[in-house]
Amino acid sequence: MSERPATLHERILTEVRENILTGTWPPGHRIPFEVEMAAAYGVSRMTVNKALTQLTREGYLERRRKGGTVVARPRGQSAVMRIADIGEEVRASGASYAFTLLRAALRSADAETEGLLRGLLPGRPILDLEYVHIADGAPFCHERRLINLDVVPEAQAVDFATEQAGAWLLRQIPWSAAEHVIRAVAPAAPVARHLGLGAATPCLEIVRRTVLEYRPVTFARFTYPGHAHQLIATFSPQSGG
Amino acid sequence: MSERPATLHERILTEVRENILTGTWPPGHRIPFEVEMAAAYGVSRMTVNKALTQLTREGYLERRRKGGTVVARPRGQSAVMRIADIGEEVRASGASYAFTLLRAALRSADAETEGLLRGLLPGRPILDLEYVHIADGAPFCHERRLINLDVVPEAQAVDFATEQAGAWLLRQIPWSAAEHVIRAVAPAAPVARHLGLGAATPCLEIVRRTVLEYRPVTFARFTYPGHAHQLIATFSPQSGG
DNA sequence: TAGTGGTCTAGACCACTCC
DNA sequence: GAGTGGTCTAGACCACTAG
Repeated sequence: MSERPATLHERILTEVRENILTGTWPPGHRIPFEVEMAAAYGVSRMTVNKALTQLTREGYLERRRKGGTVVARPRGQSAVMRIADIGEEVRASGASYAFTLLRAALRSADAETEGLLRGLLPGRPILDLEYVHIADGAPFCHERRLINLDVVPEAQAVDFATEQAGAWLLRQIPWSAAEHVIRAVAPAAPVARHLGLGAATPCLEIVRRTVLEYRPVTFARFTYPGHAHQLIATFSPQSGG
Repeated sequence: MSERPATLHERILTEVRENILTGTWPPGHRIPFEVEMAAAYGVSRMTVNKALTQLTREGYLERRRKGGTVVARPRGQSAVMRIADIGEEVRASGASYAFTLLRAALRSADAETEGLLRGLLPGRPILDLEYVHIADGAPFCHERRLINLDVVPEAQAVDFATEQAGAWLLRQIPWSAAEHVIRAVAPAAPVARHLGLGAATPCLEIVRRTVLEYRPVTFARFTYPGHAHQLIATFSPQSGG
């Protein structure tokens, strides 16, 4: 898929990361020791250490002396990322959490869903879900969710009325990359009704697209009443390539 | 200020980073060569290289063979960070850019401004500014800006009617850390008037607080008409400590 | 206590790029 | 051509921790 880099430690880094991203090495998995990998690749231990240290800094690995190196469980580090699991977010604020599945449909990709879940292949099967999230008994957030069954066929067998889609996906595809688009909108009429809002209430709309190795996994559009929610993001001087 | 780490390469890393953050080594400054630093610290070149490679990955440095290592010019890497310079953002979209200074006042910190610019010392001098940013002749964004003159006393001599505060600060304090809070709001009446909006128009409000070594530098609150603006943020599986 | 990762060295060769 | 960073090695010692 991705070409192999020229340098030894980058090649090791890439291969380990691919094993993590593809799920070959799931969270918790203990990977080979440095000396073993050094022997396997025919390099010095320093070279292996350089690759694994970098992956640790990036959050893929957790290392402990004597205990060895294990694949980390991804946590929603970035503040924006935290919306991955709304239940966790609500409970963290001290409120009770519940959700209601409004609608669930197995469909084929059409013009609308292809526009939302970009890169979808026409006619392929998708799951189309609609949720309301409830904090302390009051509507907290509306969610429209599409799931690409080509990438996650296991989703077809899940009962999303009892299992929240976001939490399930986080367990299933722990390491996918995500893009967020954040806007202020007036809610669409059905959404406003489900949230118990007037049509003029400012809402924060967060669209989250998740990609696994260039294939779209899921689309999620969250609509929050503006007065009930805010995003916080902290940045070091710079934080990315 | 911050305690010195135990390991050699972390100590080098910390000292170089401090030289950058404090402005001792401004953007473009050529720092000592690896062999020079190795001799100065009494360590091997590999140890210096480890520190400088890490700082390069974090974006603080740019390195070129034969050309040496220079302090990088911070670019608004993260999408949210990009709002640091609105003029650049507007022009990048192909529109013309202008701005109007609505108000400028030299004040002492009071209850309101201490709440906005958290960590401000009571009674200390601040600059209180208000802007409207204009894209293609139409109001694009409203900005309320506070500047802590204890940290940036030079700001007192600047004419912020011709020099936009955000751009000036970005040049002056290139490497400060920032926190963003993002909300959807109905605009306050004066803001709505300046933007030519109805009071019910959903707006995206972005509050940006900038900190330099635990001291608050500036507070900026940007209000965008929701239909005119969105934030985009991309996240690798994880992206921070 | 034994085994793992964390760190460091002294040297080496190479690739790139400025002069 | 000369000088810089990029990479790699073979070995070493240490700190931590699981058993």
